Amino acid sequence: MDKIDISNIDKKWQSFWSEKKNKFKNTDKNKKFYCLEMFPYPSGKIHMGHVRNYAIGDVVARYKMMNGFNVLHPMGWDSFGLPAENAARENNLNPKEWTKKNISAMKHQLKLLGLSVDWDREISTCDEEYYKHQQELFIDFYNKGLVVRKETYVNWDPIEKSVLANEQVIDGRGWRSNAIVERKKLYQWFFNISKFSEELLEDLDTLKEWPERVKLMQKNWIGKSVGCEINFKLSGVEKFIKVFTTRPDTIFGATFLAVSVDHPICENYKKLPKFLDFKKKCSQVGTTEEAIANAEKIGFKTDLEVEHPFIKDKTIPIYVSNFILMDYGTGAIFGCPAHDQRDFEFATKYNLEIKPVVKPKDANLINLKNEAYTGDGTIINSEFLNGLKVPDAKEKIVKEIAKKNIGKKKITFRLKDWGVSRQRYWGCPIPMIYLKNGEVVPVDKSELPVKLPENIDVNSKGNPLDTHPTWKKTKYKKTGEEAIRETDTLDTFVDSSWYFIRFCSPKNKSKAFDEDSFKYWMPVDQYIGGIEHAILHLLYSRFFMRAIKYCNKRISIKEPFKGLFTQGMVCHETYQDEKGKWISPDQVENTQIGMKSKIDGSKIKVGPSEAMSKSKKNIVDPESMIKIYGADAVRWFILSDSPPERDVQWSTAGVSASHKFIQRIWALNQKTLNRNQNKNDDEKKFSLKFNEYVFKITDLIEKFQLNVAIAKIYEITSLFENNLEKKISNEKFINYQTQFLKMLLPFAPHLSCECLSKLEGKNFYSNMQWPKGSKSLLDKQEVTLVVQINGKKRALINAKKDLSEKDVLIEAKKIDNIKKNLKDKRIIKNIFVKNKIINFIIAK
RNA sequence: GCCCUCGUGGUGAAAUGGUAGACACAAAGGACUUAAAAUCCUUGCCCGUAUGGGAGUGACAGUUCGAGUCUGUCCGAGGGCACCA
Repeated sequence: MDKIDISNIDKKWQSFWSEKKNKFKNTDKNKKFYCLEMFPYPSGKIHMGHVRNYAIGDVVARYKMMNGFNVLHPMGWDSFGLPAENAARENNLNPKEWTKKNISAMKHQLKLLGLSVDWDREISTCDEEYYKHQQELFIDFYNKGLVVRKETYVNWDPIEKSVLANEQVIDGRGWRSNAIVERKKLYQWFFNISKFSEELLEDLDTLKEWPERVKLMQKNWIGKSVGCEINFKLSGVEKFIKVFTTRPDTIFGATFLAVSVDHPICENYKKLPKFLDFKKKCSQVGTTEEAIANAEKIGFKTDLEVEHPFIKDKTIPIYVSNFILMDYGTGAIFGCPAHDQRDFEFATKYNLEIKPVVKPKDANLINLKNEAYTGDGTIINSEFLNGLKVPDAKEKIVKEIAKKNIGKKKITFRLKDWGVSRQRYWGCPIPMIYLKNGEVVPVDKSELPVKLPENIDVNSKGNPLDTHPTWKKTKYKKTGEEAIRETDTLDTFVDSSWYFIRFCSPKNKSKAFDEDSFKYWMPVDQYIGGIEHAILHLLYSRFFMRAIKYCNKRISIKEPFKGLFTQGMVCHETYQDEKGKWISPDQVENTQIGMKSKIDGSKIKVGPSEAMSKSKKNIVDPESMIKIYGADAVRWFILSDSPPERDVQWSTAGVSASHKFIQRIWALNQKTLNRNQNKNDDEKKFSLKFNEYVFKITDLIEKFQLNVAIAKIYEITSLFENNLEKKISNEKFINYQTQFLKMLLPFAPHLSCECLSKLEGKNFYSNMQWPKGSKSLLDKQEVTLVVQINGKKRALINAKKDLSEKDVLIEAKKIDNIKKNLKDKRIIKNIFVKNKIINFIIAK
């Protein structure tokens, strides 16, 4: 028997599909399906995470094609970003050349997977043709007021004189200079995403095909909180400080006020050395939420006090503190240490009064020695609020505050405007210019794109666009006066916030997208990508869709992604030598006495399985795996071993087993062609079973349970193997096998098509149609009923479907083991569930 | 710190509240072979030759005729936190 020649068959079908452009005969223009996987960053080599992402997407795309849909399945490159600049610095390469080279290498590798991707629609975000339209969109947004300029903080490296990304800050220091990173204020461009806060939150409910946990993460990210603004009057003067709180019910427990270092009242102290010291300390904490939350809470006591609005003659001190953020709420809070953990820690540190105002149901629980009490309860020590429950007290105090005219109910969102300015070279230039009179205006659209200069000095300190000798000098088209270009580039998240729209009309030169193509293809029916994008990328894309709708009356869609699937990561065991150096899997072999180094035979320590990463060297290269085992085996393994939404562990044994299975199908196909049978006595039983599998696999693919679908394919293979000798005519057998191979096709397309063409006696095969099961055959299927006594399994009954309780009882009582167990026992009742169980409840 | 997810054999896992461990990996034993590879078969907690019985899904409670699945508390692992993409 011949073995399958994997590499020839891979090549043969890949070139066949590329000529046919993956269009199958039965597509219906009225049924569209837009299947999209998150496009890759062109790092130069595909990794197993890509293989998994695109293997899942390809199953969906091919399955939909086979069901008659007109499928859009494009691919492109998220090709701006920091790594190109780093590579440029390290290897003295031009970022553009580096990126181009990487794209062509990765495209070659992706093609080896045999994906049903339409390469005619390929786009790359660093192409002028792409970012030109992005600049247009930016200007459209600007003209509609969706772009604003304001000050915000960045991580500043004082030695490199440049802004650092969070990942470039390690333990509070710059990754290259090792300088202590400072928080520095810069003017930056923002997208006014917070304008849509309410909408972005509410519309989550319309996303029925999104995972609940992603929606929950977005909900928390947007962070709507209902609270109250209160003006506290400064002692002695007619000035007020506005605070925001979600716990106005605890106002009688307020013992201090805390404001952000950036609060306007701090202006008073900007010359005071003690305050400047304090401010410097604050600025050395990173800009991430995590860093701020974990930083030790410190405070600066001002000489100011406010009057308590409800307690006569009580004054409250004002502190400046690092745990208050200027861009959330009003940048000021009242501290109620008894009922807020952060306030508690602060008060303990500075010896401030801790006054309980909420009594828990179980009064013994109150213990304010170690932590605040943040739970529910009854209000105490609070005059007119005493005795009320927390929610009722909130309502009452808000009314009182409004009555006194010192504040009002207020809804605040955690979601901040999206800062899109980056002080970097390898990104889309922001199409704005600065005039001499201080005005900032957009570049005239006729002058787009604002191109990146190619001759840059990547090793210069600071932003290469800013230090470039001529690039930023320009003229304002309207007046001809000299002007200076914006030297910041756009966050690369902007590039990926609309690429899915560009795919609808990727070649359109005059505008970002053609409205008719947009209307036909959008929204994306199935979007597939990593869970790590659950918040930002998806939220930004949702914002972009709304912003585009806001600017273009012909667009009515708000949500870009109808269905979302988030896949897990690809993991591998980690290996270390005796010195603790990380060792890559291909330098390790498994011997009878444990893991050994292939190079010097030394002992290797096996660590836990973790997401594949360069730093731990636990990477397996897809291309070499494809070379050894073939594209189908690699795709098959990565889909078979775990549910797609969970992490999967790569194993060489696993992919080699997948390869064996490919051989097994190939062998079965040859046995089928060589068998000789024309009787049909055994066909009925076989067809009943097979028919059941058609329904099961269809359902499992629809539900994304691809690993289970694959388990069923293993079972079907055994079913065919076990029936080779049975009395089923060749014609029938080949007919079933054709249907079977079509169900295999989305998972292992090269193998499936090769087997199909062999069954037909042709060289190629392209008439694809997903098999349709028969509902009436399904009803003839036998079922297994469980016989229980007091909920414990005691026997099984094989029976026709839909047997009545009476008949099942008769059958059950015939079984020896049941007779034995029911002897001399009193049956209290039976529980019967059709086609499932009969449970005898007996007296003990 | 805040938020989210996940805990089932040696391993990856399966199971509309109804047979726990399908399917696969690894292991052990066997068949075929001069031998190996390949392939195929069997086994897999405890008691029992076996029919059978018992324990068992991170821990402890609860709801139910019946809980891996639902509820609560706890323990453990992983992920996200706005300039990585």
